[in-house]
Amino acid sequence: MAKQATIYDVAALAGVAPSTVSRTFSRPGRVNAETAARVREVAAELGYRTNRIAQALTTARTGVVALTVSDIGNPYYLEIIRGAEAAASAAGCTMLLSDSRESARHEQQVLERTLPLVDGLVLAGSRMSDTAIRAAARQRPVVVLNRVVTDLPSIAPDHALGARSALEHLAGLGHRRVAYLAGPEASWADGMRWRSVLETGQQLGVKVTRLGPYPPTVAGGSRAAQELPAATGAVVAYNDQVAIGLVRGIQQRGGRVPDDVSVVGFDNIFAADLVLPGLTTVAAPAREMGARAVETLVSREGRTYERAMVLPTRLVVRGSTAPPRRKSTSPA
Amino acid sequence: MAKQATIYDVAALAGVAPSTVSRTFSRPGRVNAETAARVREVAAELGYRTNRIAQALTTARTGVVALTVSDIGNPYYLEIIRGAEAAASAAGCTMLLSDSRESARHEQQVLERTLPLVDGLVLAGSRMSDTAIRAAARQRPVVVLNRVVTDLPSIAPDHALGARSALEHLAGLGHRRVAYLAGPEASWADGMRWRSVLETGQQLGVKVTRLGPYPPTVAGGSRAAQELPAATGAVVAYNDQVAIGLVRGIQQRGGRVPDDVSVVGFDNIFAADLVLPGLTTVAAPAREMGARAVETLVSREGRTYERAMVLPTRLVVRGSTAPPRRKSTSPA
DNA sequence: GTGAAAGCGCTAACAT
DNA sequence: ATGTTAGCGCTTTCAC
Repeated sequence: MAKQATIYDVAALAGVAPSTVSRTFSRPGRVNAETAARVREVAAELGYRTNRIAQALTTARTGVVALTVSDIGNPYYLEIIRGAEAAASAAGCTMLLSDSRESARHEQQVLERTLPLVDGLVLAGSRMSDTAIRAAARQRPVVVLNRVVTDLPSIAPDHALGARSALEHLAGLGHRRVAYLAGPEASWADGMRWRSVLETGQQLGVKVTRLGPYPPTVAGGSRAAQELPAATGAVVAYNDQVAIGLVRGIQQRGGRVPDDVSVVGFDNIFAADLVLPGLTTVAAPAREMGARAVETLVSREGRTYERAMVLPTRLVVRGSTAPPRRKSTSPA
Repeated sequence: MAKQATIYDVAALAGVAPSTVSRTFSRPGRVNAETAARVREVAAELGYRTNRIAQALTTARTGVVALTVSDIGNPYYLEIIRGAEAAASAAGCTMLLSDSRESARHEQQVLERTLPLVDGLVLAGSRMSDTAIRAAARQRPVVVLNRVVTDLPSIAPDHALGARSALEHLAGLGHRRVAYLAGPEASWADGMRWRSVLETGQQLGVKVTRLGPYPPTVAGGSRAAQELPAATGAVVAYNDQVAIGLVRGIQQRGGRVPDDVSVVGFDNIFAADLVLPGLTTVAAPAREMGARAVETLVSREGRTYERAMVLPTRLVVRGSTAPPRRKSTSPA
């Protein structure tokens, strides 16, 4: 790591003042074309690269934005990450991605480490309390993803509508009893989904029960399969991983999906279209959400902001849902 | 965001010199216990937090290490990321994760953005040339993962041995012709695997052919299924995603795995145990590799380093491999 | 053990 | 358009 050239080195060799070198790079246009050309030439010769740290110290901007996800192993975040990355890159920022491992405590730690280094923060699927989130927002601009926090820029799919569409779909198929497999208690999305399932159930005359909570993973879904009451004919799972685990669990003990039980998940992860049967699921515009979040972040120079941005969801119907089997009839 | 307190504020209120405040935090022990206590108290009162940027400017250390992966959607990296994160966290560092999207060009761009901000770099599955990697290593300490670059600290599974074990397994089952489904041309691992498959094939009297390259994804594997010669009875795929896509493709056009064709993958991703049949695959100690990489990075204060660290792989046999079907015999 | 003072490399008034 | 001059907040000799 050879000693890096500084603006002073370039200035000396180019016969100009350091500030001119600085302007050449940080404020082109504010400097004569010829001078700039010479400076750039000398800079190239010396291999000069502006020291981002020093720059950050004076401008109080690092050009880094952080994205925190609740579990980097959750494929749902994949498209969010990609969208966010693209937006960050387009804005000339570097994205710092971190994993809060489904733990408020760990999330807090991560924030403590990253906050001082970044210009802003996107919290996707935060497991912290609103209070803790607001505290973070007092230190750096924060955009909340997948959740709505009053008075903070929030972007979320319409969890309630999504859950409603899932239940309507099942009711439309003729199901009159539906189980909801709950996800992490700290998940805001889980709360929204469950409440909406419950309400919609009442409206449609569908009896709804809540099981869990289960870890938001395939393993969690498998466990749910063990505990599923025998009579259950339809299930709405917290997310696709749980749904996939459930289907597997049911199949392993000899049950059939959708013949014996219909299953719908949330998120429309890639694997939902890979499993057999394909998983009926509530899709959200993840990539767009990721992009919008960082756009909101970088464009937001400390101003007030519009109300929460709630994005539409879409029910993707695949093979995991079907009309209930008539109780008294044996299979074909 | 409210103006942060500085060491000067703390110093003034505590009645000591700024340098003492600095020492209290960066060099405890070099300051009297009582003084330190008072300083800490005042600091807490003022909500003082050391400015990492300013600190970085003087010490030339940011406390951030970068991990670049070739595709963040590749589950293989999941455990690498987790291992690396744990190690970074243990070393008191923040990890900056970035995705090079299977493109040398994009990887280069990412490096340009991140290099100036980090103390070191782990390149996992780099798609750049050795030359480009060495150039990066001249700017910051670099550890190469999943690949061996001469004269650079490298950590990689024994790709060659892994490929050999896969082929031996198939040969042991009685296969005499094996197809290798190639991955990205820029993948060092792909080169190692193919060469080893080829060599082992010659030694064992197994006829080996190479197909592809295919994108290292499930979709890539599906495509491979279309193009697979009818006679193929055994396949070694570049990685598990390709293998899974292949199996699906075969199944969709009515073929059976392992009855008609045996398939083995690489990496032992989570899904390998989820698909039906379970995927036989070559597993590597991914998490450990991730951890070792950042440990090597942070412990390496500019010193020379030992030779490439090559880690053992392990063949995990599941349901996707079986003896070849006797040509003339019809299925049971 | 503690203080004074000189930078780290850059940006940003202000002056010319 | 360019040069001069202060800092940004911290660490680090060097004295005391």
